[in-house]
Order: sequence, then C-alpha cells, then structure tokens
Amino acid sequence: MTRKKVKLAFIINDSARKATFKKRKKGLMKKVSELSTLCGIDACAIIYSPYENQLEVWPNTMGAQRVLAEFKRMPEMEQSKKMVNQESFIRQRIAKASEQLKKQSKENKEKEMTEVMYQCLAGKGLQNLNLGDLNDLDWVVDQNLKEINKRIEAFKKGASTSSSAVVSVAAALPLVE
Amino acid sequence: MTRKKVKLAFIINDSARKATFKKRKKGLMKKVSELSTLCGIDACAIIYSPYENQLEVWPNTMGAQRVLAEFKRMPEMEQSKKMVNQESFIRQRIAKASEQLKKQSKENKEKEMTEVMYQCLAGKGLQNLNLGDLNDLDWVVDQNLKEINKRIEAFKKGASTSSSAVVSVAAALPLVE
DNA sequence: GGATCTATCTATAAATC
DNA sequence: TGATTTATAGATAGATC
Repeated sequence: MTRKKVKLAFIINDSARKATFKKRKKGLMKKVSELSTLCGIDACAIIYSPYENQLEVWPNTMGAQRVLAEFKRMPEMEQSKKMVNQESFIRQRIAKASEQLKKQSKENKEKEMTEVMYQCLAGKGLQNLNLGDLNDLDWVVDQNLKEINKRIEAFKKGASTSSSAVVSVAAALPLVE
Repeated sequence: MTRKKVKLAFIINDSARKATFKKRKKGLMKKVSELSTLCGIDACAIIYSPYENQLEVWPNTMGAQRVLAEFKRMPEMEQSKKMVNQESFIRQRIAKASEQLKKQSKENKEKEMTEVMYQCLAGKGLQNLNLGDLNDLDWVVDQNLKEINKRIEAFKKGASTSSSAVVSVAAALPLVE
C-alpha cells in the first residue's frame, strides 16, 4: 500500500508474497494487541502460517483458548446471527465504494459544468462540447434558473438572501437546446 | 493515531473507548481480510465484543472453525514453541524502540557537535557550553584529530583519499580541556 | 533471504454535523 | 449516537544493501 496502491488479489510472486505476509502479520498482531489494550477486551488472532509451518497466535495459547471457549459456548444460530462473514463484509465494502463513486461523480460533474460556465463567460463558446455535455449543461443552467426565479420571488417579498456572484454567473449563460 | 499520538493504554472515557473499538475492529477485520486474500492463507479473527454482546468472527464460522481445528490438532508443546505471546511481543517492541533511541541519540549528539564546531568557526566561542558539552566536544575533536593523523600518514605514503572539507573544519577547532 | 530506508498509502483521533 | 470530514500517525511496497 505504498509506492504503489496494491491490488487486492493473490500475490503471484512467491518471495513478494512471503515478504508481504511477514510484514502484514506483524502489523496485524500489533493491531490486535493495541485493540486489546486500548479497549480492555479479550481478543485473539490465529494465523495459519505456511512459511513458518506454524500457527501464529496472539496473545498466547491460554488467552486464545479463553476466547475460543466463549466462541464455542455460543449456539450455532447465535454464531451466525449478525456475524460478519466474508461475503457480507465484501458486500458492505462494495456498497460503500459505490456510494462514494456516485458522490464523486456528482461532484465532478458539477465542477465540469462550472468550468464550462466560466468558459462561456470568457467567450469560448460551446463548439467543443458534444451532445451529452450540452445536455448536462442544459440541466445545470435549468437548475440555476429555477433557483434564481425562486430567489427573485423571495426577494420580491423582501426576504432575499441570494448571493450576487451566483446570480451573475448563471444569468450570463446563453440558453442551450 | 491521529490528530494526536495515542497513548497505548486503556481508554478511560466510555464513549471514546466504544468509538475507538468500533473503528479499530472494522480496520482489523479489513486487515485480516487483506492478508488472507493477498497471501492466500487461512486466517480468522475472533473478538469478544462487549458493546455488541456478540463475538465478531472473520471470515465466518466455518472458516474460523477450520483454522481452530488446525490449532487444536497441534500438541501443546508445539503451540508454545516459537509462539508470539504477549510478553515476548512486548519485549521485542521495547528492544526495538531502545535500539532506535540509542541510534537517534548518537545521531543527535553528532549533529550537536557539528553545530558547535560551526559556531566556533563563526567566532562564537565556547562560553555558553557546560562541562558535559565541552567533554563531548572534546571527544569529537579528539576523534577528528585521530582521523586526520591517520589520513596524513596515509597521504605521506601517497595513498590519501581525505576530503579537504573535513580537514579544514577539524583543523580550525580550538582544543578544549 | 533478511534488515533497513523512504515515499506513499491507509487507518484513525478529533472535530463537526 | 452515529455518519462524515480532516489532519496526522502508522503501515507498508518497492528499493537497496
């Protein structure tokens, strides 16, 4: 995760995989240790370590077994309920990522349209825009005009709070389509 | 671990502890997930979660039990051997930290002495130094002189590789003590 | 193969909503 | 309380020895 964003997939190269394993195992054990200390909880981590032909256990056998005993005491049904299994874990992350993508796309689109508006103000015209862009711009201009009208109405009633900057930019825009 | 370096101790404040727990549990599960994917290994994490009145398990019950079965199959002696238990884990970290401190102190001392040397060259004198500083400076100057003499000898034999910069700085230093 | 370095990515404490 | 944001601490990929 540094020098390059790592692809979350099996590392083909043997030595690279082993190196990553050792580094991350250490990091993971540290995290478990910290969580346990900071929050005063019982936790254990067990990693089957092919490179060391040995299981790695934190904090120690006794501690792990204490936690495991708790685990086994739960009925099967309880274990499954609300459990963070691999699939739901991944689903959660995909959902989150999708949401962020959507949000970012919206932001990007707005910035693009703002840029286009400023280009218009600078007299660049719209010849370089394709149909899709023009439609998007249309939508933005439309939204702005609606907003302006709303504010004008509000202003007529003596309650205007509109920003003059917003109005001047939007009003200078030629209508598209 | 941000906005402030966190003290590795039990978090007294209840809500802060709970917030930290939730964040770090999530981060930990992600790490386990990544390690498992990147290195193609079996791993499980079990956290006794007082706030959720429920054990958190990754990747799922089946996966955890497979790893646990492996764990229980090992003879006690094997489990203990080479095991990273809490105490040895902490010892390792203390040892590492001590080593770094030592290294850093040495570096700092050298930089300090270099600074003092340059101050001398600028005619600042040594009046502001205490006895300890003077002794340290003495040591550094002594080392430099020994090095210079060695290089002079080597030079006499026609094999000098000495840097003129080093010599000029060191030679300008007044002797202390 | 392991230890170390360092540029960069990720996790997260605290603030804010 | 929980979600989001932001600034900073921590983890680590790739390089180097």
